Amino acid sequence: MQIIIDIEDKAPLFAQLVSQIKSAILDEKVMPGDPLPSIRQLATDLELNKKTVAKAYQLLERDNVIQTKGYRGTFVHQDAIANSSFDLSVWLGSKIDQTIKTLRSAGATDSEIRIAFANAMSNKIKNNKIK
Amino acid sequence: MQIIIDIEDKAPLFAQLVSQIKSAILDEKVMPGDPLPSIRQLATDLELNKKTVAKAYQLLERDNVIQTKGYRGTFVHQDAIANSSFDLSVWLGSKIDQTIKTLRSAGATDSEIRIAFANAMSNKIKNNKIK
DNA sequence: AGTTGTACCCATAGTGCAAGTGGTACATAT
DNA sequence: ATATGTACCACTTGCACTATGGGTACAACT
Repeated sequence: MQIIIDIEDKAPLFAQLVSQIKSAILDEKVMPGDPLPSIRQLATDLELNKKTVAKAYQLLERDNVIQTKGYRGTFVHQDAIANSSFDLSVWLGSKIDQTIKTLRSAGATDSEIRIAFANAMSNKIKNNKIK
Repeated sequence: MQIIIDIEDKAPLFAQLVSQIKSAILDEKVMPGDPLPSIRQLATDLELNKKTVAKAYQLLERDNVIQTKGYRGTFVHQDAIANSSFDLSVWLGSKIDQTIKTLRSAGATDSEIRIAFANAMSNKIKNNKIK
């Protein structure tokens, strides 16, 4: 698996990592069950901070593209191929687009929408407290 | 109509103006059809920038609380009393809260939601272009 | 001439957040 | 000992947005 990171790229480093690993899986350059380099290893090889690599790995694991097994290392998930073609951000985008469109046609200013959004996001403390 | 602006207040100046004018209407200190001071006049009296006052007036007009008639001045809207008690931002808040909650339970990170939101907001150019 | 709302220009201060870097530390295993 | 993923802490850089200000200008009307 060949991974190339472009620091000049406008895309965040962790995002480049995510998409390249997904690509490698879709191109069958790595197969489900295959081991992936450790976070520290990859960070050293690509000259990245290990937290940047860890962030990419966490996103990939959340999407069931990879599977971390603690001290035993990280492996390509069994359903990696299917899950690599699904992009949560696309779904997110359309969902949000739809909501924004509704609010705007209700007469809301972009500025107002932004403020209401910021409020909603910081209210997570209140919502989580219910648990 | 007595308007007092508190620069020390954490609330934005234009927001203070909006709520105070609404209050004056709800308290029937000004009646529908009554003229309001001009933007420049009010800005001078309250020692505010005329753009700040204009912003407040624009919001009030959008909500049908006041009515601007160009060179003829600004007046209290006929339905001002009813419209003064409706706050769009509350409606906005619940609408957005609902959407955020959905996205979060779909597994989206707050960070991802923010980015998707920022994208959706800046895509307005594309959407308006369709017109 | 003077006034109305409005629409531009540019500028400032403050806030909030993303992204990345650095270091240290931990439990769990080989 | 050495390696794994993970979890903290603090920090810098850069960007985007809000709120506010100062100025100039316009068409339409009195």
